[in-house]
Amino acid sequence: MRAHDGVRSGGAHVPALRRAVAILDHISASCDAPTLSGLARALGLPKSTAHGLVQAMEELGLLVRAADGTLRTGPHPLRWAGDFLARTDLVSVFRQSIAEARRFERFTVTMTVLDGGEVVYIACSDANRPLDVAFRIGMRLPAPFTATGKALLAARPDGALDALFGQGFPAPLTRYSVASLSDLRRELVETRQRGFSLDDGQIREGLFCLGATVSDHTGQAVAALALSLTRSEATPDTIATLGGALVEAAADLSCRLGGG
Amino acid sequence: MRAHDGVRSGGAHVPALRRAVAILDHISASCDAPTLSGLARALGLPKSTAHGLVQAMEELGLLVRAADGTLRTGPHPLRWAGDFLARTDLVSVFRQSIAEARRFERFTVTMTVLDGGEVVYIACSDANRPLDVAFRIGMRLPAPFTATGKALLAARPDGALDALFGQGFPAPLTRYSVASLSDLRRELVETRQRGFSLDDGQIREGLFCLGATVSDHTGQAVAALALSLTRSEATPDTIATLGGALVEAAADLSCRLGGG
DNA sequence: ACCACGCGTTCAATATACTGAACGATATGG
DNA sequence: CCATATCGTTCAGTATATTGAACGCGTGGT
Repeated sequence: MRAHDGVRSGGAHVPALRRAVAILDHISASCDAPTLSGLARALGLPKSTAHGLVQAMEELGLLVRAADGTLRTGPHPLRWAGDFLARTDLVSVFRQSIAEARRFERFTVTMTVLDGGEVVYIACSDANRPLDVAFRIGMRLPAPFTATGKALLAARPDGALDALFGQGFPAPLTRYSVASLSDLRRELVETRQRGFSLDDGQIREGLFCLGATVSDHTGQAVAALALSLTRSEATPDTIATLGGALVEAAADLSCRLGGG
Repeated sequence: MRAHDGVRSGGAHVPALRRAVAILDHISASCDAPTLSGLARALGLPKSTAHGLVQAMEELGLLVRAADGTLRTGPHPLRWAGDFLARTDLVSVFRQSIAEARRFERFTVTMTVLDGGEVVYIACSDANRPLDVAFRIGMRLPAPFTATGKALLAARPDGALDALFGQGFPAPLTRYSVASLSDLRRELVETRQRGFSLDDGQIREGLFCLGATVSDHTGQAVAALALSLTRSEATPDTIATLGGALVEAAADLSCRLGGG
C-alpha cells in the first residue's frame, strides 16, 4: 500500500500527461501568467520536473514563453478544439447527457436554438409515459412564448430585443401568451433573477415548461433545454426542484461543450 | 545511437505527453474516427501503451469514446484554446478592426500566427459571398506557401530560416509551391521590397492571397493578415490597391495592440 | 559595492511507468 | 454451427523517465 496521495482510480497513471493537463488548466484558469518556479510551487511539483515538462510542452506548441519568461497557453490546442467543435453536434451531446441523467425520464426534455425571433427544436427526449405534447424536431415556435426562447432571450443584451421584435410582435397562441415587448422585458427580468425561465400555458393551455440555457466554451448561450409538465403538476415545490435540476443539467451540458 | 526514431533534440523526452499529442493530432487530422487498435497501428505504438494512454486521456476529457468504441477529440482542449484566443486579444481586436474596415467585406480575411515552420489560423472573417476556401480556426499550413507565412518569415532575420527549414523543406501542395529554401529566400527579398507578401496558387491552384504582418507594442511581428481572392480577380491594379489597403489595415491593427 | 535571494538549468541514482505476451469476448466467414 | 480473426483488457519484468541537490546568473536590498 502506497502512502502516495492523488492516486487515480481507474487505470494507468501516466503522470506526465496529467501534470501537463494540470499545468495548462492552471495557466488558463489563473489570470496572471506564472513563471516556471511559481508554477511548480502552485502545483506542488519539483522544479526540475516542471522544467522538463514545460520544455517539452513548449516544443509541442502547448505552451509559449513570453519575452519576460512567463508562460502562456500555446496555439496547438486550437487544432483539437476546432476538430471537436466541427465533429460535435449539440444533439448527440444532449442525448448522451439526458440518458445519463435519470432525473428527467418521466418528462419530455427538448432542446432548441434561436433563429431570429423563433426557436427551432433540434432535439427531443420523449417521456416514458403517454400524454405530453409531441415536439417534432425542426418545429418552430415564436421565442417569446416558449421557455427555451425566453431563456435564450434573457441571455442576450436587452437591446437585441428591439432588432427582433421592434416592429411586429408575434401573434399570441393562447390567452396567456405574452402580448407585448414591454411585457416580455418584464418576464425576462424575472427570468434572469430566477435563473431559469417559465412558460405557463403560453404556447398551449395546460402545458407548463421550464427552460435553461446551455453555453459553449466562449460562454455564449447557444441552445436551451426545456422540461415539459402539465400545469397541474407544476406546484411551487415541483417548479423549484425541477428548475434547479434543469439548471444543473444545462450546466452539465455546457461543461461537455467545453464551458467552464 | 538509438534505434528509436523521432528522438527530439532539445530536452527531456516526456514520451507520454508526446504520444498523447500525437494521438490527438492523428484523430483530429484523419476524417474517420479510429479505434484503439487502429490508432496503435497508425502510430506504431504497442497496444497496451495506447490503451493506458487512451484511458487516461478519456478521464482527462481529452478524448471521448463514442458508443461504438471509436475515439474522438474531447472537449477539454476547448478551455485552453479559448484561453489562448482570449489572451492573444489579437482575435477580438481583429474582429473589431475588420468590422470597421468595410473595404474587405467582399473578401475572406484571415489571421495566423507562426508556430515553428507552420502558420496556425487564429481568426477568419468569412466573405459575404459563396466560393472561397473555408479556413478553419486551428488549421495549419506550411508557412513558406502561405501569404501570411511569407509575411511573418520576411519579418524575421534571415538566419532563422535555417533553423526552421535547414533540414527538410515542406512538400509542395501545388505545382506552384515554392520548392526550396533558396527560392523562398528570393521571394522573401521581394516581399520585403513590396511591403506585403503574395501567394499565387501555392496552397491551392486558383487561390490568390495577399499578406501583411501585425506587430505588437514591442515591434515584433506577432501575427499576419491575409486577403483571399481568386486568381482571375488578381489583376496588377487590384493587387496594388488591395495590398496597400491590407498594409494599412495591418498597421491599424498594430496600433490597436500598442504598436508605435 | 557586497550580499542574499530567486530564477532557470544540469546531472546521476532510484523509483517508476512502459512493454510484450497472454486472456476472454465479440464479430466475421466458411 | 464452428473456426478464425480482431478487439479490448490484464499482468509481471525491465528499461525508462522523474527526482532532489547543486550550479550560474541576474536582480534588488542594505
